[in-house]
Amino acid sequence: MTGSDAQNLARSATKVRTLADLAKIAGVSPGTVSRALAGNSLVNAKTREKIEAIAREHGFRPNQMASKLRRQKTGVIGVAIPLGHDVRQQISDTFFMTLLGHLADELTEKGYDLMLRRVIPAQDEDWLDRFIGSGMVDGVIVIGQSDQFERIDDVADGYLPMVVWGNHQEGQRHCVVGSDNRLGGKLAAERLIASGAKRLAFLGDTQPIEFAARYAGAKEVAKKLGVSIRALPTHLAPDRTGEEIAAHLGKIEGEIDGIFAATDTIAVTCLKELRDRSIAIPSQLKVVGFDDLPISSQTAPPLTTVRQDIAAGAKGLVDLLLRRLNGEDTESLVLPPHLIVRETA
Amino acid sequence: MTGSDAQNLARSATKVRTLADLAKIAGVSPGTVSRALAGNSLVNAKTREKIEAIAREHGFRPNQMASKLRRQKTGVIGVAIPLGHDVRQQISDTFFMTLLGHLADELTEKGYDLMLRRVIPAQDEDWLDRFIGSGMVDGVIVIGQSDQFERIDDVADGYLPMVVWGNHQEGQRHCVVGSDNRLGGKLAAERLIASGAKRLAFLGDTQPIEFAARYAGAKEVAKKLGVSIRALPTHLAPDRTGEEIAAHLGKIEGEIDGIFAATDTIAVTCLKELRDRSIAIPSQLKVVGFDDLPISSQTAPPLTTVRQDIAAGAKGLVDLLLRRLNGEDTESLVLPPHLIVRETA
DNA sequence: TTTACTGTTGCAATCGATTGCAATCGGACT
DNA sequence: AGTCCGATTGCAATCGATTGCAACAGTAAA
Repeated sequence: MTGSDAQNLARSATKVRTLADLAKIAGVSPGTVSRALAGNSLVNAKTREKIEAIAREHGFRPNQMASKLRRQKTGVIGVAIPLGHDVRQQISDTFFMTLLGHLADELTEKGYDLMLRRVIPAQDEDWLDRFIGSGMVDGVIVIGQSDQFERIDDVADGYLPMVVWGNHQEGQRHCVVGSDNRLGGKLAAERLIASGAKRLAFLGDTQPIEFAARYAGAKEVAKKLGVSIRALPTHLAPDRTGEEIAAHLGKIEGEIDGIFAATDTIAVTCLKELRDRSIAIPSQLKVVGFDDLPISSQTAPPLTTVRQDIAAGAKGLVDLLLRRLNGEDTESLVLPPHLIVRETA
Repeated sequence: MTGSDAQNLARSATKVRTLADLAKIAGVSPGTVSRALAGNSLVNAKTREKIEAIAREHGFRPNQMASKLRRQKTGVIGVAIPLGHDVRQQISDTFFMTLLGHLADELTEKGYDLMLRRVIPAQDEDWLDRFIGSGMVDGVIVIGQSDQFERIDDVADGYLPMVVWGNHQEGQRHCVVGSDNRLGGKLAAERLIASGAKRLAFLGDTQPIEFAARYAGAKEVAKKLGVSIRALPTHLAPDRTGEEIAAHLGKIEGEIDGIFAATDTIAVTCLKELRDRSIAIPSQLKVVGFDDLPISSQTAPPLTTVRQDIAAGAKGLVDLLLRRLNGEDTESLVLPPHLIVRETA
């Protein structure tokens, strides 16, 4: 590889770091180099080729920071994950992480980079303003409203390019993409009741508004159909969930015959606890989850659950954000959840 | 809230966007404002307070891009996830996503931001150089070597601040943090054999070097103990894994009595397929996984597996990277995996 | 030969914060 | 009163790419 060696030598000999360096070698002005590399301007084809060749040879890449400063845009979208209720929640929450993966795909495809920031609002009042005002991002996607609904709503008034994954409330001011949690809750309760359950329980934290909406939907159906329902507070921190569920089950065993879990993660843990207690599913107790994670089809027995379309959600978030970056004031997007019937209810 | 209103009015009336704007209001020079806000310089206490007050009142934040340009550092660490073998692999790979979560925590704690980029090397030869040369990041963490070992190794020669999650090879040039996959493979095989298995199979793709090392470790033990072992190629794409495993099982049912799955994700799917075929675990067939994901303790039966310490891995990655940012040429870090005995072997 | 025009290129200002160096001021000391 | 010192502050260059405008060359038309 003599050619390659020579090239490497040349590369290290004359270090080309700036447009100006390259311009000197090419015998043109920095401006011309800039235009040539940008490709879109009116540069002579031959000049452009020559400049491109030199750039390639020296492995030159224009400094992004200078470029971004000058052009007043970063090409970066900030993705914030506020950890409000359970600090350790989302670390292992497959749902959020999968959403993040899809977001990364969508943004990459549209030519944006993704800056990830996990924030703990309790320790940092100012997280959203800081993120937005940092000048590092052109727009922001917030994954999960957590307990920050008010703050997000306030910021939304003065900052257009922000889209939030979460629940849609009547009269809210920020643009949100998310499933119809209330409807999902209804679907779950309907299924449980249709399977014969008469004393329901909701397993999960009812503080976050997404979960509150799921519970509310289930309650509405239960009420209409004359069935009881109660909430059993359960956290999402992976090391606590198991014990909490066990405690609940110990206390109320026999008092309920249908469980609506706030997420599949909780449902899966619940299934295991029930298995350990040799409670037959679904004959003795019915279970419905929420999310339809990949694991959910592989539990024993396979989990009946309410599916959220994560890919569509990510696409929606990015799509709306890009439109907002163009100045459009978009409406929220509410996605319909779907009941996936398997064997637990 | 009249005070607040007045403040808002003032805020919108005189828009303070730059140091210079603020300097004019404060009646000092931009340089002084810069120093005052940076906090670390020799600015008169009273001046500083006044400047800080004005900044707070107007919600002023210095432009990061300008700052980064001038200081020649970004405070951003790039995290790249190359998708080499299965493009859709990591989207749902809990392990990588959890690692990412921990990385975000660690980096945040150290005052760095995290820029996430998912790359498909097959479509983008130049991904690593582009990321590094973009001028957007001070350093890079690569999650998974995928099939990019050579490329990463090449880049490592000329670029210090890079750390990679993956497998450590004899004589490699890039700094890596990862589990001792070979040892993990040994532990798994030993356990299977100790449980009575005599005809082993490795379930997974043997191309990625992490998996190859796991398989190699298992093979070594099998050979030493006079036990057979074969590889059953299985992809990680969630929608294909199931079928592939089913096909394998259909073909070789009865010919094997011990399965070492390359990851817990595969093991969980495998468990389900075995359940569907009413194969008794562990009496008829023993299974050992790799990773010890949260789900793994909740399968039926609970999965015996080899644990990787994700949190320690993330800490190691960040720690080594920061030292490299200080110019130190660090050694690789190999973490010992641990066998977690549950009920599948 | 002059005028007009088109296609390229160079010049220089600009984005906004940082920082080395020089200037200034008040006070202390001789 | 004159000199010196330390604490602050201002000045101006700098980071590197972008871009409006002017300048230029070359060609075609008059």
